[in-house]
Amino acid sequence: MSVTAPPPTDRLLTPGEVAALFRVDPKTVTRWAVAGRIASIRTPGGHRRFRETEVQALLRGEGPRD
Amino acid sequence: MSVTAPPPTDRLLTPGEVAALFRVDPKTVTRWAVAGRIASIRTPGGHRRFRETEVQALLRGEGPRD
DNA sequence: AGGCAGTTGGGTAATTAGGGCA
DNA sequence: TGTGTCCTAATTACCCAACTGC
Repeated sequence: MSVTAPPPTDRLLTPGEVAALFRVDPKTVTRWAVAGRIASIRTPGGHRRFRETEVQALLRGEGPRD
Repeated sequence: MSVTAPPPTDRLLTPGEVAALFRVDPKTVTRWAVAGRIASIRTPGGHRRFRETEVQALLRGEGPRD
């Protein structure tokens, strides 16, 4: 148990942010969300947001294999 | 703004980009990645991305070993 | 109050992945 | 051993118009 919860980078990134990190098109990031390959949070307006932790894991090659 | 300022030193290149730099087929670049001769990052879709720094080093003839 | 950048959606073309062969 | 080319399937990139976020 530890109350020293380190500030997890739970920042929410926009499709453009994630796209820049993966060197892909923002539209492609949206496809990943639709395909369920990455968790996505929808704003009341319908826009998607992604958790930086999730993106970091994906960049590390870590991910729900299959 | 705040676009997570992606350092130009860690930009990712597509197989086609790397292939053009080496004047080889993208297929050959893929083989290098499979052979572990160059670090590769996989997109959730399965495509590969290469670090520009890694490519630059290779272009300099700086091989891991001879 | 309006404005701009970014995102959404669908559709089509280009690129990439993988295996096998020369 | 290494690279190029063949194939099919999957993924990605760019086109448009309209909406959201700040």
